Amino acid sequence: MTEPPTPLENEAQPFTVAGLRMDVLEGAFSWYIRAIDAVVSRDLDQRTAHLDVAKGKGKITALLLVDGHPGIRPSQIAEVLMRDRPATGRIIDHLVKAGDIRRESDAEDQRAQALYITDKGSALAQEVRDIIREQQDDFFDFIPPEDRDEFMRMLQRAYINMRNKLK
Amino acid sequence: MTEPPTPLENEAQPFTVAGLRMDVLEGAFSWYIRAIDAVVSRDLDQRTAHLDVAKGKGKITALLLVDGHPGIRPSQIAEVLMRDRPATGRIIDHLVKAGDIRRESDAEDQRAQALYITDKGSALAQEVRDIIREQQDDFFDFIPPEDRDEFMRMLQRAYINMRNKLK
DNA sequence: GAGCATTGATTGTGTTTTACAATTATCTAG
DNA sequence: CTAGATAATTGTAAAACACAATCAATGCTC
Repeated sequence: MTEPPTPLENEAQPFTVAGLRMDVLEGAFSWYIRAIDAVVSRDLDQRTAHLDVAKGKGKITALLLVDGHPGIRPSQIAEVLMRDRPATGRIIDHLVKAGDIRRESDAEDQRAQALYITDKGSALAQEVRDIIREQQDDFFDFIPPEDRDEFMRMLQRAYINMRNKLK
Repeated sequence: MTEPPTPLENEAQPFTVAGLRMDVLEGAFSWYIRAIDAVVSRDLDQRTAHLDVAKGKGKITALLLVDGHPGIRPSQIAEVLMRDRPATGRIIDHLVKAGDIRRESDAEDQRAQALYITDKGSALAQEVRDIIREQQDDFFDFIPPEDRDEFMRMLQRAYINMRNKLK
């Protein structure tokens, strides 16, 4: 009647983190989202450490938006990022200084800026796409291919519902 | 042949954010995780704004851990939080100053601290549990009850796999 | 039991993020 | 042509986060 060396299957095995029960957090979607976010973001920071888009959560999105939507305005980017305009403006500053995008004045509205990708930024965007795909492969390989669509749909629904709830 | 006023069902309707295509990010788990995290975290900050645990991602977890595990050490909390010890130490400072937990010296290891909840902290923990549950109800009501377990299992698996990948 | 690496925690520092207020310039409605 | 709304910037302050350095206690090894 000796104890087995490793725990058996999940036979009434409670969920623990580092051996500790997590109270209500065990059943809280938000807690997993936050924890996974921390890991993914840190990992992404490392993978992009040598690039202009390193650190923070807005630069990559801003760059790809400008690449995909020539003439886009900062305020549109701010809406996607769910940030205020000052925060978005500083992200754009950063990319402009790095030479990845450039500002022009919008022809139809003199107040607004129209943003365009540069050659350097275009190359960077391609690098970023590869990194995103690499991370996806490395981190989510544990999801069987047939379950990926399901997980993705759930995340998309969660995202859409939350955006709607905001305003 | 007039345009319909509202978009029809999702008949080949591509995924957009604020009307903009999102490039590779549309298929990136990490992007949804990050975006959802931003919404959930901001919302949680608002709900807890009047409490000692407001702002930041570590205080709630730390408080509940101390409540559920009397005598727990800061380093154990740090491992759950995936933060370094300085960061964890400051979170504990904050809760100690607010009178929610107290430090004692661990009997078995004079270097280590043993943390205990106070009456004030215990009441706070109960408030926090209610808030977590409220947020869960408000934000994830769009998931049909029969799908919740599935989503939760996926998130848990993602979390466990990522933790394992870290070390 | 003396030395030495390890572990637990704190302090200090610098970089970023993030939000809020105030300002300037442009556009649009009445 | 004036009032109010919109686009963006600048300034500022609070907070998060990571890294290095330090100090103390433990435990292992010879």
